[in-house]
Amino acid sequence: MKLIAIYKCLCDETRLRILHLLSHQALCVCHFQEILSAPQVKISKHLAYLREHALVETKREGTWIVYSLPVKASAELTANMKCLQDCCRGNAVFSADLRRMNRALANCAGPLAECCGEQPKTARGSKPKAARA
Amino acid sequence: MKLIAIYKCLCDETRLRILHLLSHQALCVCHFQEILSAPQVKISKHLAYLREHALVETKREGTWIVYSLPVKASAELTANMKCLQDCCRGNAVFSADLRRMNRALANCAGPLAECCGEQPKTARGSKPKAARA
DNA sequence: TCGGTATATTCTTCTCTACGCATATTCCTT
DNA sequence: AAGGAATATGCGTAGAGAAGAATATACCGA
Repeated sequence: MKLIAIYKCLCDETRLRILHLLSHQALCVCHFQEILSAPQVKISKHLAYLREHALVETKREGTWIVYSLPVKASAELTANMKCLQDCCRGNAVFSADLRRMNRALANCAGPLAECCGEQPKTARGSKPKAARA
Repeated sequence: MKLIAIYKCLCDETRLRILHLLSHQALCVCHFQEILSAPQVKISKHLAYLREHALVETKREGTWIVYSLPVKASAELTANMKCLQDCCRGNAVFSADLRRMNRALANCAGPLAECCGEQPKTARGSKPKAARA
């Protein structure tokens, strides 16, 4: 039952926040660590859980690994991500996450690092210098 | 975080099917047992879990206890129940549950027992003989 | 008051999950 | 080739959750 896998992934706060972020923007692991202020192991393990349940896809970009929702997401996942966004609108925790995300992406595009060379759907800094295959 | 409680309740198959049924119709415990073909303990424990997480309300009707979604459901719960209904439409398991529910309610209104004296939103048998306070 | 029906709770066992520490892997740069 | 950065994995522990058996509780009717 696909639905149960989806709900299992959504029922932990860390994963819920990760999925909420991913419903807005593909991100790499270091961003999750920064946005959620969580240790690397914790983030990595929850991302593994999401991978095992096929709720996310990965793309290697040099040293970084960019996580995103599946390109061909099931109808159930799409519906639930939409529902999640609706539920999160106006919520303090999730709004703060989005703010931190935008800040992180802005910094990321700066002189220090540029991992998530995707085209973000939200505000973005400048100078996406390089995008290795 | 209210959302997490909701997802925790949804991430088990038994509870998922119970909540899906409740999104259509208030039901008493014996109906869940019959529709899901599950032993009494199992149903009762999962209902207790739903109660503890405030996803359901109960009303005593004589010997029976009728379960329903909260009258004043949170926006999150309402949204997720809507989403669940959308996701379940056309699914074999959930559709069969609904069919069994209607059959159970029809029998229930018959000469044998009449526990769920609510006004069902779906098809219904006849003769809702009594509704004790 | 007693028996019966509907439902809940307790206890035990087992599995799954979360977390942190330490370590491994992969890739890049020099 | 070597070091460093980003990310993943293995191990151990502790707690949550699921299931069934047995038992308890609450209500009803006679």
